[in-house]
Amino acid sequence: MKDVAHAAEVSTQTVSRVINNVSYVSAETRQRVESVIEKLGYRPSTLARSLSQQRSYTLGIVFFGLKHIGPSRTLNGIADAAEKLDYMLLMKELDEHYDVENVKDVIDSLLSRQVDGIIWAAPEIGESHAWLRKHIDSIPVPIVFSAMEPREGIPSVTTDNYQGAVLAVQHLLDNGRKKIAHLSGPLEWWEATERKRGWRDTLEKMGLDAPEQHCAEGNWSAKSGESAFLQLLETCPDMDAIFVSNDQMALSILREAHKRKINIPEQLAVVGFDNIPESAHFFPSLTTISQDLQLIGETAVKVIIEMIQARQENLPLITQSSFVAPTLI
Amino acid sequence: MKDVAHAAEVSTQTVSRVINNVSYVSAETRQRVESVIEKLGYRPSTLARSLSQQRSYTLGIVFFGLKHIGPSRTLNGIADAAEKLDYMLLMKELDEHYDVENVKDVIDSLLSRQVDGIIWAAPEIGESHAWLRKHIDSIPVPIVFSAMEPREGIPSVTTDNYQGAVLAVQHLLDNGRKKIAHLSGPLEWWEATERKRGWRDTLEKMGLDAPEQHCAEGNWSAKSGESAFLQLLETCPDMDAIFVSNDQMALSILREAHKRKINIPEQLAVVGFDNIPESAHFFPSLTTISQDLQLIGETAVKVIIEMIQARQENLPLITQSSFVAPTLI
DNA sequence: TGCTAATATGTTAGCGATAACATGTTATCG
DNA sequence: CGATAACATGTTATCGCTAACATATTAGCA
Repeated sequence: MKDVAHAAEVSTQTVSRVINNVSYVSAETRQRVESVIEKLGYRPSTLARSLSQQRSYTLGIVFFGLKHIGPSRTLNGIADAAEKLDYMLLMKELDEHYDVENVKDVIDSLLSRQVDGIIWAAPEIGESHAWLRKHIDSIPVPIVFSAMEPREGIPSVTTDNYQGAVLAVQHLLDNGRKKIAHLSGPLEWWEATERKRGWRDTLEKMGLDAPEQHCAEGNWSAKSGESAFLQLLETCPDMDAIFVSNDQMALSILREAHKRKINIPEQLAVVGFDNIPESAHFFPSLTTISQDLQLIGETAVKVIIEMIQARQENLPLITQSSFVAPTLI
Repeated sequence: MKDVAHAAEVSTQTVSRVINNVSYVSAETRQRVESVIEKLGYRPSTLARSLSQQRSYTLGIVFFGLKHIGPSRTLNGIADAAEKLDYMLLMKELDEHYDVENVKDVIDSLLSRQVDGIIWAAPEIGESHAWLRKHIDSIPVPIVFSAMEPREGIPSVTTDNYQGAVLAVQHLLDNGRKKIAHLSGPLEWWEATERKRGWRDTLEKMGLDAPEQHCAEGNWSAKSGESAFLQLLETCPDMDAIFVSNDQMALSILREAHKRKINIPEQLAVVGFDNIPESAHFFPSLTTISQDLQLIGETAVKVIIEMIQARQENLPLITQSSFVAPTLI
């Protein structure tokens, strides 16, 4: 910047004014400075600017399970929205065994790089979120959670998992099913319990039973879906439908059923959750609940940037929890 | 830092020495400083350190098509490796229509944040890479490409796509297939042309024909696979096998074949590419070529960090192209 | 004992920008 | 015509940290 200022025979401050397009600069000077910038190939250092302004136009993104399609869709939405709003993303991926100590480190490491806000897109496992909730006020930048149980005073963006389950089970009931089993995800996941709750409530509202024998628990993987299905065939042999907590497991049920000559959907109707691309192209196609993960990502970015701006202008922060509605496919 | 120095009655330099664990600090002083840090909840600013050291311990990652499973797997590998080596990731996602101007902006924006190196994990489309190749010497940090045609003097990490295709076609030949068609990806993609080249070479080496009528081109999507398959049924009606350039398209062929009562694999053998999770759980399971994308990501990080270190120590940079071998599943 | 090396700490000057204030010049208008 | 506002530019201090050099103390050894 000093070189540019020298060559253009102005002060660095004037160069700053030109590149930021603020305050008054005469057309002539601006022209001169710009051509020097071009000639020297000068690139302003966002880093230095961040230090001086105490603002980095960068968001910290904390992720988990990127190898799964869901999280990577959300990330895609976040990346899209951030790009449009001219923010960069600083990424951290948590590993499988993350705990409170890790959470602390991740937050510190993001803050030490002056992120303006944090999007926490890792699911709630163990104590990690309890810690976050407790310390949220001592973290000097806003945080938005996705994939987390909405709670008073904590901004979050999530699919309405409960509503999705209701849609799924209602659909099965509408089609005359009487005995609807449920294959859930790991019940430490809030999403899994929400979907299970939706399943149970909908059945009970219709005066139907929803006992534990009609449930099995998988770990989201196709493989676990297979064994959970076998288990259900034992504990709930006369079921005529299953609501499965994600598509990967649902697809493996379709496959297993095909092997065992169980007719889908005549003998057994299956509804999944997630709407992964393969669901449509499976034969027979899988009925499923679609969450708009892209939209969740975009919404999270919008929310966090609003919060950042509010804080900047010293406005009161209104924490809002956004639900994104799922649809039946 | 100044506050800490004051409270501990030392200079900021000593605080710096304590947190960086370099040079001499007496045990007593270290202890005192550390307890003050703890008490005040002091967090060193990586940002300021980056500015002062001209080094950020951050890698720039340029991506495309994160919503697809492939790129997100690579990203996962990158994130894992970066985490282990204590680097952070600054992400940019390119949009569908990116061009030379975009590429320039992306590079500038990463450099202005002082990234120590760049991993370019976006496929080669149009002129974008030509520009990069031309300007690579004027970019002050090392760059590693993945998903790109290896070229002299440009470090890259890629699956050996040609070898993968050879594996696939050889497998079909070994099983007695005589007329092997090919459904390629968009031929602007280097990967697509490599796989096609592998298909053709393997056939010709066996004295078999590989004419254009035996080929169709899709755009990687399941939908395009469907229509390309219909086209092949026209132009190459007596084929007994297809080598398909990715699994999404291959799966939609399985599905379409099932509809038309074409027996897989008796009448028509299919081999895909990518080994997406669904391939294993499809019925019948899809034979496919697996690329270890996770490993590609990890390798890319290792390579770039080696280059960064070499540059730091003023050693000569050896640009290396790494191939990651695919396997038949 | 005196000299060198090892240990321990402080001082000063940046890294590359911006904020806040100061200063000078040119319009505008009653 | 002089006062005020709008325009144009420069100066100084600061963001939080580290490199390089300076200085002081202690230890080791011929």
